[in-house]
Amino acid sequence: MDRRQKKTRDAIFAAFRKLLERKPYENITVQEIIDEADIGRSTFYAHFETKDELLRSMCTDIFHHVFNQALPKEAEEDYSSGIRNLELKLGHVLYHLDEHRSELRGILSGNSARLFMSYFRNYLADLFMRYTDDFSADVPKDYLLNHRVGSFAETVKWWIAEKKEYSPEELAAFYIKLIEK
Amino acid sequence: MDRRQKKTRDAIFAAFRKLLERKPYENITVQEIIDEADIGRSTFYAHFETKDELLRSMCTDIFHHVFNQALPKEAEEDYSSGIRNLELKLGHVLYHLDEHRSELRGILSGNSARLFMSYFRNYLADLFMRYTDDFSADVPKDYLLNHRVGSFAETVKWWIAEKKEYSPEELAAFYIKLIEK
DNA sequence: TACAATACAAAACAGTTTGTTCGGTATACA
DNA sequence: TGTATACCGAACAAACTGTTTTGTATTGTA
Repeated sequence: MDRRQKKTRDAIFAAFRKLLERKPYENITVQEIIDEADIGRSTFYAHFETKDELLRSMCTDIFHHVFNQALPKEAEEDYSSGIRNLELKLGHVLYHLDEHRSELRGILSGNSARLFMSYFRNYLADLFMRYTDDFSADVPKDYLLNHRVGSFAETVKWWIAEKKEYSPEELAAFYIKLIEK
Repeated sequence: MDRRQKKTRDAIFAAFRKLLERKPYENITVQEIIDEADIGRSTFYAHFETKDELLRSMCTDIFHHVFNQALPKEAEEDYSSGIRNLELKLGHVLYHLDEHRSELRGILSGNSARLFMSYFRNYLADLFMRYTDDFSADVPKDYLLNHRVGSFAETVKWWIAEKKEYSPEELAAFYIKLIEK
């Protein structure tokens, strides 16, 4: 990749992150990003078609980071003790999400949370599918999955917005306590 | 209220509802509402300062309807059997929400769900506070509340978006099953 | 019935923001 | 060194918002 490209791309991301610390996504204009990154207008649009695509890219980066670090390879997987294992994995995910706290505040406040959440829930759905072994017949499978994924995603949102700080392990434990019967 | 005012107000709401059946809130422009309602531009802005305020009004209407019909007066309240009573109330809420299905689809799809959800969760928080009697010390109270309210709100979103239709009672039962230990 | 208040229509307006285009300049890479 | 290409900056059209103004129609009331 051309050195110049990488430089401006980084500048855009940095500017975006900086702005996200101050205000929610939807209140940020492309022009502000351009000014903050100190690049030409046409340059921005050469890299990203829209502001949403920039957000998408940032989300992809974050998830790639979070879920690659947090989850073991398929091969070395241990499915044995379902829920206990799930708690562990969720802890890891939370641990890595915590590193993006400042950006996530801006992404998750305001109306724009949806894009992030929708990505996030896809990853989570995978995770929960693998570690859920108590599909009971009492409740439709897809509802159960939706409930767990949704409430965990909400848990994260609450955690990020919260001033009082719980550790990733604590939060995972809280969540599991409300899930297991 | 002036007969003319009521007429245009109704026209605006009707147009808004009609558009919401076809597309998500954020893709609807003020101009479209104006055209659909067949009123003058200035007339719209005489009634509502912004599109968001129109949405707010509609939400208020819906909630007033839903929670007034669905919930008994304070006086005749029966707090006795916590969770069983909660299930009943949630069933009622769902029953009345169902009557607004077509609008809710447009309100809950897309990025704009936040405004509705934030209102909704306020009402729900009240409800859950009253009927929750199993605050355990294992988990922070505000987290427990957030988890229950959040996951029920998500349940509703799922239910509204779903093609397969469950009855209000069924859905309430599903939800309670996942909540109670 | 006549009058005063006010709700409405229509059109023009300024202000934002977006996304595109284009000619010229600077930088990277081979 | 040279060629490709990434960048700059300015100008542009387009969409949408919210305001203002002027004139008309309708309402509730004296």
